[in-house]
Amino acid sequence: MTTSLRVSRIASTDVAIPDTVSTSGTARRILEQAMRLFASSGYGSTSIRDIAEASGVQSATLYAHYQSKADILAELVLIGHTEHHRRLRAAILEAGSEPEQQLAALVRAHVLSHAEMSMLAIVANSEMHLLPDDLVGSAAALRQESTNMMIDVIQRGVDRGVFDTPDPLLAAAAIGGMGIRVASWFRPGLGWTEEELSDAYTVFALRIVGSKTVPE
Amino acid sequence: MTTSLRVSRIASTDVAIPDTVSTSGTARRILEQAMRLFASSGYGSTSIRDIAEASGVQSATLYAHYQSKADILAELVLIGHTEHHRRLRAAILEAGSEPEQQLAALVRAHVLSHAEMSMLAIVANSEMHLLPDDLVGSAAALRQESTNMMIDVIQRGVDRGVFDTPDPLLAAAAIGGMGIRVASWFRPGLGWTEEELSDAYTVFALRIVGSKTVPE
DNA sequence: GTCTATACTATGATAGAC
DNA sequence: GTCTATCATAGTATAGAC
Repeated sequence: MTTSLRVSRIASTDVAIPDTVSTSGTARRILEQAMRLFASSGYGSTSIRDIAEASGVQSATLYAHYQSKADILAELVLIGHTEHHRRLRAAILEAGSEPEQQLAALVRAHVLSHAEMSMLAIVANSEMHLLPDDLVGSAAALRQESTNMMIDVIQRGVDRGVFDTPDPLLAAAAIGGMGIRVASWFRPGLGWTEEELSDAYTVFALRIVGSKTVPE
Repeated sequence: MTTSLRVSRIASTDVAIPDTVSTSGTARRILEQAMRLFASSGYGSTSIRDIAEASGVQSATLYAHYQSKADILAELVLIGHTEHHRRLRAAILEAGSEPEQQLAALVRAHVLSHAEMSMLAIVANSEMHLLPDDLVGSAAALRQESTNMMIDVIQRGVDRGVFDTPDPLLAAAAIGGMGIRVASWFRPGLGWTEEELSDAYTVFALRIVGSKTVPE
């Protein structure tokens, strides 16, 4: 058996952008193609002309829709963080009051977000640091809020005695990290559906925090 | 209280390169500064002139030491993967024959590797995909071997009945992922030593695989 | 090995016609 | 909104003196 050793930073080829994004026409195509190119080649190695060619327009046309290359990245990073945060927030609102339910809902939303919109997640996570300070603000705030949601739920479970872990911050870092990484390797057809994946990771998370009641 | 929202992709500022790398003098300085710049700004956004200036030489001098910008990245990626693989291999050799001991040793080495050499890990993991095919080969093979080590140990624990998890591949992905992510956020002075960090992650890993004997 | 100088190409962005 | 044409700069890499 031969295994390909070609290294990509993302397994998925799906250029999914959330339905909540109303951008359409050329601007939409630019966004999608920039996302695809940023994910595969990186922001710094992707030129305005690359994006234009992939979008089927001349490079000058890009500037009728976005002020600069950095602005395109900024919009993608904001879309990614907004959608991720929206999903976590919705999940916790529907989860009931038990810490186990809340953590399960958060992890499910976190993992599904990274599995269903891998490309957007890769760009939002891996290229965000290249944005100039003035373009990064809102996304960074959303990111911090999402992290806090996870920490708070774990802390509450520990306080109530239903979780058993000495350091909620470390548990949150581990759970967050394993979910973020999903965007790099997951794609449909590997043998798991998105549901099976998120169910498995939910069990992992509940085990990490030492939950007394872990589903199987 | 005010929290800075500035986003960096790496918390550590330590330009550590493994002792096993014998490169010295100007070539060493080039390697270190390229690593620092690739980690903070990305390969595509770092120019030959940036690396030269940071290394205290003219840009033409770089070519007396490396054939191209891609060759500098290739060397860093190979160093990173070689050191990581070396540590995992050493860990498992010293671990005894029990799956719990072996998994603990692997996770400890994996996490310490990403905590002690964060910058190298970020470059090796995040920029590897930018290498042309002919420069990526050995590193990709080492990566696959490291992954297999983790999977094999978990599978063996399941087969022996000391681990309880339905899918060793998913468990390995989760454990590997949470460790890789450490390189992004960990730095000395946050409140955990590298030892405390790796101990905590070892417990997480043993919990993830459903080990019957988890240390506390 | 390191420098100065430079070739050649690619880059982000703008001007102005349609 | 989209095009052609273009500017100004920055990019990788090389030549040749010391």
